[in-house]
Amino acid sequence: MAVIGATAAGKSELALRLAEALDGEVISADSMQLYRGMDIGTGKLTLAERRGVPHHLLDIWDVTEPASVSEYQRLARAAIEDIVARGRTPILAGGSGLYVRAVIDDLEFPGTDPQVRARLESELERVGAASLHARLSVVDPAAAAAILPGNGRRVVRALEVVELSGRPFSATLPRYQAVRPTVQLGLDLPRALLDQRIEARVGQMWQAGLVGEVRGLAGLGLRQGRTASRALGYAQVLRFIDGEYAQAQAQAETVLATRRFARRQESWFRRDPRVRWLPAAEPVETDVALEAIEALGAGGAGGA
RNA sequence: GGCGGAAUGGCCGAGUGGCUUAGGCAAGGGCCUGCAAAGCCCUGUACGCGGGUUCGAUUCCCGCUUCCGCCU
Repeated sequence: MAVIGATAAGKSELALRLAEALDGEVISADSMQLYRGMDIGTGKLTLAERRGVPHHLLDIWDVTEPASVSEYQRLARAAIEDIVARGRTPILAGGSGLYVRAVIDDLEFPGTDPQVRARLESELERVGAASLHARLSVVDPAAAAAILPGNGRRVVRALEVVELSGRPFSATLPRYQAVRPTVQLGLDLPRALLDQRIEARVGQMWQAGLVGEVRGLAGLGLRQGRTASRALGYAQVLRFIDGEYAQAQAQAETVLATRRFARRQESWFRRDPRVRWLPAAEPVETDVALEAIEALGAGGAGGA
């Protein structure tokens, strides 16, 4: 089963309770909690807070490493195999939509090549997205039609895949086809409440020592990290450290960016018809979640 | 009390006698196959109130209200 939803909605806690009720273990589906040392700002549960429940896929990358869904997919699936083999229940929990789908759905990521990628990226820099998009429409019209001309990043990836594989890039996600039957529980909160929680959370993170954490990570190369340096909160604290932002501004920017992120998360998860949404203004009761799982499991998916 | 300035959509902010009546932020919606806490797209007729001038006023004139300066 999977526990999904926007940031600050209460996923970690529900996953923990389900794990306790079902003799389970948690696999994180959070692209930033994968980074070692990014703790406070990602809302990572401390060891004590995990209450003895094993958590997988936390702290596996250094902040200097770029993230990779493909690698995450491999590791997460391996962790699930392992958990199942030991007779326990895997519980996926996280808010990175693509990562969740990479685990539970039939997604295959065509390869990548650093040279090709670098070349295309420098080209993007020089000629702009529109021009690369025009080229894509020649070599792969279908992909070009599916990718908006302004989206340089996706255009580059499409060109890369075409060049490496000699085949068209499937620029649209496949239909929802689970590799392994999974019950997805979505935490549903009223917007206003979520916004409020996000704001409170950012304040708490600063109080808990986020600035110190970022300073430490900066010493380990956070600024050079392609993915990690852009994480919510971290990017803004770096600017605060550099004197570019006052504290109040850094916090306000973080709150804003996090709210925007939460909306994107909702829009991603909302369109997956398989998600069972649970009202989560109050923490979801464990038995409510278990009932939902049973109903869905018995109904169609055939068990988690 | 006098003089001057301002009043524009949730906020900031340009502008114009009629001809898509900026822009930014926020908000809402959407997209997404190897950086995804990223990247990208779409959506806004608002001109303080009352008169007047005019074929036509957010734009010009008069008064009122409020705000901001300065002066007594």
